[in-house]
Amino acid sequence: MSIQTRKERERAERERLIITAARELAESEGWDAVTTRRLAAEIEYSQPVLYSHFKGKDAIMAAVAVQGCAEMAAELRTARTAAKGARAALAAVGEAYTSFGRRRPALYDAMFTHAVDLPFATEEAPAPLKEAFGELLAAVAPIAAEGDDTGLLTETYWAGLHGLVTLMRSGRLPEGAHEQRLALLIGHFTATS
Amino acid sequence: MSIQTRKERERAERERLIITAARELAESEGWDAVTTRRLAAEIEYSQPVLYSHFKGKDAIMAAVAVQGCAEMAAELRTARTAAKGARAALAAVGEAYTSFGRRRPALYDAMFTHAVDLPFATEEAPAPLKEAFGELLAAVAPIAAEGDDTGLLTETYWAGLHGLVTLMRSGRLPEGAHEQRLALLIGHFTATS
DNA sequence: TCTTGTCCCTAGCAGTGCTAGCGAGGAGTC
DNA sequence: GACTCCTCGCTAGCACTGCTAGGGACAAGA
Repeated sequence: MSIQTRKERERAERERLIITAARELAESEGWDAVTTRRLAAEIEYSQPVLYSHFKGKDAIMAAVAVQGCAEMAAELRTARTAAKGARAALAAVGEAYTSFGRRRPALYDAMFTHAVDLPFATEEAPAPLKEAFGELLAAVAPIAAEGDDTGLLTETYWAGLHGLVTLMRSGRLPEGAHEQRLALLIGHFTATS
Repeated sequence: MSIQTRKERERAERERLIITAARELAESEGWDAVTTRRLAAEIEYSQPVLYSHFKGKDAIMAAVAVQGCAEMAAELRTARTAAKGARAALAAVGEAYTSFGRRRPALYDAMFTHAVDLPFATEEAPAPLKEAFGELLAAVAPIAAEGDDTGLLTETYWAGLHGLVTLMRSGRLPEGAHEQRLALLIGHFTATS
């Protein structure tokens, strides 16, 4: 019994190790550098071990993405609760969101551009995903107009932020004017339509 | 002299063939199916021939992207000029943009999500890119408020549309409510802040 | 002590993008 | 028309990818 639990504990520990290694490698050298061989070397096990923990590379990325969502949720919450007033909160969350996307591109990609086999807009989405969206929702809800569907409004705001981050990060929008674009987006969302 | 021009003509023809094959393959089976081997077989030449025309696979994708931009520009123009009034034009362009992204996912990805070395926000961007952006600009400019930077406003609107398309296409936003989200986005952009 | 079973590693598969170097055949020269 | 040269596309192969089959060591239980 005790041996069994020790083994399970060690196994869980190793799984955490894999996720951490994948994440650090991705953050320092990009996802292209995260190969199964490299990852295996990093955790000091052979490649097949990875597949005893995860279905494949995508599943590892998904696990990293979930971690990333938890962190983003925390950052969004901090920004939101520190702000005074509904408009300020919306702006702070927008700022925090885009800042996260720029500071942690690898994490952001895993969360919102790459991995796909995570259930997103459904009931059985992982808790951290719902948390992060919940933070956005909590910031958007107060500025919603009468009769607005706050869920849809949040999704739309999210899309705006996501578009800014991805287009900028891929070099399609110049970085310099980011603050102004963000201000425009927020301004139009706090205006009553 | 004549021989030379014939050769150049044939070469240009073959280059067009490559781009077309890449595009059709991508549109029917996705970019993952577009391998250099597959592409070479499609044009009935060997792989190295591809590299005498393009620097690499990315360059082929970039060429497809430029084609896609030209088509999108045309569709946006049609939508914009057919609409009566500034608000209607903005809505029509937004509709046309997202519709394009959903109807031609492979083309859209080449243009706006895949990392390409195309110069985007600079003077020497390929003409079709500037055309497509120009169409957005022409739709946004009439609804800009006093003192707004229409360029930045257009970029922000573009980001909103892009976010909607990508998040929806990757399964992160449910498809069903797309029209409502689009309406929300447009509504907030046509409102004076 | 011997058997059983778990777990991990070595080796390999079928692909990928890309490139070196050869050989055929057309172009230019006498 | 014959000869040289040189262009051009091919075959073959490199270094890499994600992933998997199979054996072999080591620990657990009888």
